[in-house]
Amino acid sequence: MLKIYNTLTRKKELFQPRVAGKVGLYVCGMTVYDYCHIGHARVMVVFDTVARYFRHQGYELTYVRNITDIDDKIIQRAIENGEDYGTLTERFIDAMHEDERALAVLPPDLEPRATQSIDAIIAMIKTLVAKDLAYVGSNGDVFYAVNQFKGYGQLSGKNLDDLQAGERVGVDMAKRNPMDFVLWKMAKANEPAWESPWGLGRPGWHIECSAMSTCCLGNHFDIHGGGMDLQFPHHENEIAQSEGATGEKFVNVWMHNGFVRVDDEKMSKSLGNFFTVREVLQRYRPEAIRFFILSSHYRSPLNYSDEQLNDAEAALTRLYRALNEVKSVFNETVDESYITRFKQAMDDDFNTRVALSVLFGLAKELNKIKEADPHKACALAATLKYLGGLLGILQNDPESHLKTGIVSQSTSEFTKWLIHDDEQFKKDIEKQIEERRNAKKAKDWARADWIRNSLKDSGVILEDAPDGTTSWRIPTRMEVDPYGK
RNA sequence: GGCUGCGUAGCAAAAUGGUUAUGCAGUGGCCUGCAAAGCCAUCUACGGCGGUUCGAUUCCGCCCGCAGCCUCCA
Repeated sequence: MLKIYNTLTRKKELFQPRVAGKVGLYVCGMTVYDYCHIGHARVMVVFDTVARYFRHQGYELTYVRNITDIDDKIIQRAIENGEDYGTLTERFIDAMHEDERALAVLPPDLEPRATQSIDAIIAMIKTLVAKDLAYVGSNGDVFYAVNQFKGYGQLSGKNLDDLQAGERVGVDMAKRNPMDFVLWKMAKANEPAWESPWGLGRPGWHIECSAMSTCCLGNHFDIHGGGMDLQFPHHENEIAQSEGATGEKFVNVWMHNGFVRVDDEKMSKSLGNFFTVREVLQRYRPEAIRFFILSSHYRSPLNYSDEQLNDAEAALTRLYRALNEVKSVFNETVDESYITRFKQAMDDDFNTRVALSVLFGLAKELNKIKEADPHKACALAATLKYLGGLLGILQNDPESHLKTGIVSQSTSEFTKWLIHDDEQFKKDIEKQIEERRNAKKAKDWARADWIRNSLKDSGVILEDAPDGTTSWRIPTRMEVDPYGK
């Protein structure tokens, strides 16, 4: 029985799809004028995990995540760069898809773009004007008349009197009420513009999502998600627009993920304290980023730091180590109790942290019986990999996970990936292992230890198995550089 | 000022009205030529003050501290 925390009611509720077996999910995506940062990555990973779980539970899911490809910041950035705004957005859409693939985020079913939804947007604004919920301001822009919509503030728990509009930002004299927001914006010279009944212009941000979501999922759908900061005014405005225009209930469940923080402050473009996904990927494997995001509850704040990423990598490596050298065969009988506990965790508002702890329980049992009971080990490994897959992790080859890593040369800033496929590198290590084996045979411990230490200095750790064989691995960052430089 | 939410051991992070979270780090042991990994054991907790209760980290109130929203933001 899946329970989801609904921002609208501020309670965990039993999830009941509108239509049995089907789920419509809409998530506010990126405004594409720059690279995705870790905060964006969190939205992608969180809702990807939600989507994977719905599918796994047998729901027929339609997952929609929009792209805002026209807005003030895009126009401004394009001007700064001296390029066409479309070229700019295409570039960052491609980059976003790249980041997404790196983080094992499966593409949404539909990815509508604002610029391709202009007709639907105009149609909705027309309806709102006809219903007197919108008006043309003195500057020609079309505004939503917030006073005309009864439940305004229901999602954010705000009321119009308390909002004290204009306190922080100069009131636009073209509006009737300071809280009114723009639906259609008149174009200035040389700005991208579309024909409309109100003249050449472009859509406001809020109306895009109302139009795109109802277009893709219908007037009334199951779940709408996005970052916490979109609760107000963005999602509040969406409710006003959609319910105002259609007269129907818009969304049953509102899901909001918490922020990524840096030094206890929200990571954001405006504060400039952001790390882009591609920046972090220079230093950490993508799976560590995904693990890091999943290691806290999606509604909690998540503090970004090297230490946290190091931790995530170490934890992930523990799981891969358990998996290593066990053939996981899927048709083995699996221990249902782990699967049950995993599902209980996920059913409780997608508690990925608890779900992960189930994986560690599995890993521990697996480590214990690896030698003694290979058959059961296979079953446990299969279970571990299967549950990891539901979270979008543990799908790599364990050996290549262990033999790949980032080695920091402490004397300089130099860091590099040591790729397991580097044949010369591998050969060299094997040669030294062979040499050490001979030294061990001759009980020349000094020589054997010297080889092991010298390899360690160059970032390779040797492990002797009980049967006399020696394997090697790249240490995690935690082992090399515990304080994260 | 208004409205949300949070405060758990060295770090991170869950659950829970009475019973082991979990990962990393620490300590002791097993294993090992010695290590590493693994296993076993173990030390560090529930911001403060009251209240409800047989019993509260968990419920309620107040206080303190922190974050977010009230402007664009995932």
